[in-house]
Amino acid sequence: MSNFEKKIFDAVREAVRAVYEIDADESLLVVETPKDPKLGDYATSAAMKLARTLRKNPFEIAEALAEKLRGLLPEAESVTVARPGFINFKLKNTALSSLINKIIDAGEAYGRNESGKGKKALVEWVSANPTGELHCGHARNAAWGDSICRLMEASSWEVLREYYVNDAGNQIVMLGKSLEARYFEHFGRDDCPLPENGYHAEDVRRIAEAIAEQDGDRWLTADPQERLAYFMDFGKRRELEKIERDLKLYGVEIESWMHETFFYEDGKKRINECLARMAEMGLTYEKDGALWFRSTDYGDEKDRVLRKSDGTLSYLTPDIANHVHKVERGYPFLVDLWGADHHSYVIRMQAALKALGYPEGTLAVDLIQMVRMVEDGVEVKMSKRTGNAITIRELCEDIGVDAARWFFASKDVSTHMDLDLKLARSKDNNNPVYYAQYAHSRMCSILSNPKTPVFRKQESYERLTDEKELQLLKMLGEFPAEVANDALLRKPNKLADWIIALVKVFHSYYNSCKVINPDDPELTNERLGLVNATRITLKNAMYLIGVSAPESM
RNA sequence: GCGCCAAUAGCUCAGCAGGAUAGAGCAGCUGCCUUCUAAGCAGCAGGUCGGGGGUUCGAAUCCCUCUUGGCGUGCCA
Repeated sequence: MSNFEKKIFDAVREAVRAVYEIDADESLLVVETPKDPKLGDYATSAAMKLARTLRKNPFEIAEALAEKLRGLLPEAESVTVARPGFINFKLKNTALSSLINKIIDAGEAYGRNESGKGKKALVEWVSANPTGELHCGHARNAAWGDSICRLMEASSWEVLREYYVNDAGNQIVMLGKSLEARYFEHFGRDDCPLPENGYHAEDVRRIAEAIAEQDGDRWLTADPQERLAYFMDFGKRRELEKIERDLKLYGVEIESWMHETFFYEDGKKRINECLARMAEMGLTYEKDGALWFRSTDYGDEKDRVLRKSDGTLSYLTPDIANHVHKVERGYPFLVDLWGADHHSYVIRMQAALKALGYPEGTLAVDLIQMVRMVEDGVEVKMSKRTGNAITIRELCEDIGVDAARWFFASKDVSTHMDLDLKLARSKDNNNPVYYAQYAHSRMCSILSNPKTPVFRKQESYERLTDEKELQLLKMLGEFPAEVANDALLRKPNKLADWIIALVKVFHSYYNSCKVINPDDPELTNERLGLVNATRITLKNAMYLIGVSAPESM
């Protein structure tokens, strides 16, 4: 809630108390922005919500409250009532213009808010298997997760960005075996064929060649077990280096890489502690030679295997230890971003944490729905160039990092998405990200124009009376609340929409009002203040989406 | 079969802690560059919010049901 919203909220509560002598429930006193700005700057539907309990006509309630509110809100230019029972508020200009100095003083910090102060969260995302390139689905995950982290950090959360490396399962064994096959092939040997489910991709061949280059042919005759272990490790490291590099290019920095094999260290110490704890709590049982978790008691549709009858652990078990470990490291709130194909896994993991006694809501999982690549209305499964899935790197080269990040951050991940490659590829105004970037560079262009006088801060900016100027100021004032809300909901796409709405007003303003006016230096100075404040706000907002704000285009 | 996610303008998508006339970008049509960047602005056109019930002052939004699509339904990871 912005300052004004809070003031209005309090005033409405006070008015209800004064007129009807009741303390209204907070949920009834909603302060919102009217759809049509002509109606007012803010509105409340409180009168309609009270209609039921008061057994009165909403319009009459609204009129009675409005009468009282006029006295309670000196900042309001007007308080009016509209059918069927909305109360609309219009603010005085001076109430808004004091923002300009506040924004300029705050600079990069403008938008920061304290809604998450004192809270700590560990966000785990991307977490692709280190067995190949990151593809477009990961790009959606990566962009979304990074924006969520940025939003939460701007809202004073202490966030740890973590990547969980699945390096203890069959996939890595398969990577090692595939590397062996390519390694043998490199030396002209055909007695070590690629396994049936092996990785055919070109990058696996390149890694095998790197081993050959570094170590020569000595692995041909080495102990097979030692060789496989070495190849697995080598392959994993190489793949992770590539992933880290690609993410960096994409503007995503991982702070913590948590390896699944970490939980197997020290004789599976952490896993065994976890299992012992679960056994002690009566959460497990043996059946058919396997160890099971009674997850059905916690809402799962069936019990889950923790230790298979062959003695090895299922994927779930070290991951439970992983999540427990996160909490033990001091993060009471965990966020995971998983592909939607893992949705059944959500209940399983939440059940485990619940069973172990962690409070409900400890783990939030945001599922990322599929991305389909489309060209000319036909799904494109493979890259024409490589024959493999389209990688994040290709995507960035194709449409640019800014366009890709904007594209993924601006669409809710709960919806299946079609990415039209032809459209995305065209580097023209098809992409809304350019609309926002163009606005920023226009602002920079005004501020750096040789004809532009030096801006001086003033006490107040009372000559900013144009409708568009007031609209801009109002939006700028809402920015910190917008950030807080989007962080809370973990929905960067809302911020993307807000950015578009903001720059739309600016572009319109740019066309209708000239900022630099040599005949009126006072007005020019006030408008420069507004442009400055708008530029700062826009740049900060774009940063949260992971998009650059160019000074010229 | 069961479970999860979805269906909104020609296309891609917002809106879904119930609220005012359902929005944006792109595509289409009309205008606007001797004046701070036309990657822009102003305007026009475009919708049975998948179908059908229900809840209430009010439903794209909540509930039920049907249809269509995607995903899942392993002692895979």
